[in-house]
Amino acid sequence: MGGKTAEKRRRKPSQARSRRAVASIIEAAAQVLERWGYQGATTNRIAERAGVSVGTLYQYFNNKDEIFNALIERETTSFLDAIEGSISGPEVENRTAIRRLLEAAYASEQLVLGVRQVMRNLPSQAYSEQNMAIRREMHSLVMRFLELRGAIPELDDISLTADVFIAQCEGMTYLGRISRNTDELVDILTDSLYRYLYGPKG
Amino acid sequence: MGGKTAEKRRRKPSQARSRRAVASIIEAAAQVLERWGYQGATTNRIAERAGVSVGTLYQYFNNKDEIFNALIERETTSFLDAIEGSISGPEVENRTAIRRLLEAAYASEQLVLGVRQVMRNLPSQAYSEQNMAIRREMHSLVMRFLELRGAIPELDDISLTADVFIAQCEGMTYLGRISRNTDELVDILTDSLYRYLYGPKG
DNA sequence: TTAAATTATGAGACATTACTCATATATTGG
DNA sequence: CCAATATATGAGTAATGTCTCATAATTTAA
Repeated sequence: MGGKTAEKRRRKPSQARSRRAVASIIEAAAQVLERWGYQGATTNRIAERAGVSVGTLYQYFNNKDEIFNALIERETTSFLDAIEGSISGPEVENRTAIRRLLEAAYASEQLVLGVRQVMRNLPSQAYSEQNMAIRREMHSLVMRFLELRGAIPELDDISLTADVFIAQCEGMTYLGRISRNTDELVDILTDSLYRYLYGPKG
Repeated sequence: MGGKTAEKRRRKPSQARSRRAVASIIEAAAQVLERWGYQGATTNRIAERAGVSVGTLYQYFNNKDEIFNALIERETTSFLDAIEGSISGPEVENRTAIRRLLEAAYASEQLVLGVRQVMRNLPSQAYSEQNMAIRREMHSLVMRFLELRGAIPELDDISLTADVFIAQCEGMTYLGRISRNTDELVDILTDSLYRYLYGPKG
């Protein structure tokens, strides 16, 4: 994920202390964002929450958006790792594999919700790039899953099938945001997807 | 949708001229939002785009958020109308009805995308209320649809079924945002939903 | 121990923005 | 035509937010 964002003349943390500072700034950004929304996520507030001064903050980030970019990077990585893990797990039957993938997608999406929101508020250029990168990665992961698990022949367009699969995950995320038993939702979508992938006889 | 937002001491447009002004301010808000994002949607910019002065703007709105509330009201109404229309349309078979509902949901969701974004940036209280109102309305509309069209008996929890249905719409909206043939997507989801609602023998 | 390098600080310069108000213009009703 | 009423204006104000910089504290390495 090539961060083209021209990181200009900023100090690069070399001591442990400063590396800790950077990490806590990013974490603070996440928390402040969660609590105050994008509007209320001011640099002063983030610095305060991180337990450092604004000066320190600007020693490692050129501007506010760069902090959020770092946060996005962090969350994106953890999101894709979770998906990856659920796919390349131990050998289980197809239905269980689908379930795991859904669970991973759901849990991670929940985490990333706030971040997605930030992305939408970023300069559109950066948003598009980051978002597309995530989508491409997710798409190729799901495609690999489908190839490994060979669905019914009628679904010859694996790429499209992957899109549908991802859409279902998104839909579930939406459902999760309203008050429902998560397990129930996962059950239902697992069924729905299983039938979609392996036919009605499943 | 009872606008509890205390509209304080603002002039109420009585002449045609001022009613036009108010309308063009709301429209300008939508456009500026689309072009500049929430950050860039300043009152000055909105006023300029609307072809009025900031003073005029503040003659009819107490603050920035009230403009966006008005915009949300406008878009919400048009969204729900579209759904409503697709449900209470002429008598057609179930599959076609599903398709129409999906198409309406998709088209309208596309329209509302920008507005949804605004809502997320509003003070959380207002956001939750507005958003929940939309969801309740949408939910009850879909439930009515399901009751009318009697799905398979196994799906005894109509409320939950409605949730799943809506989730699928959301998923499709997501898909629509990436480059795909919309018709193809609607086809696929119509199939998927039809099978879900009326069983594999469909 | 100490000089050099790195890191931390926070008051305040500078820019931006929501919103006001005194004044000017337009419309209406008689 | 003339009040009276409604509407429009936009420079200016106050509040807030981003980011800097001179200075202080800490760490490193010899």
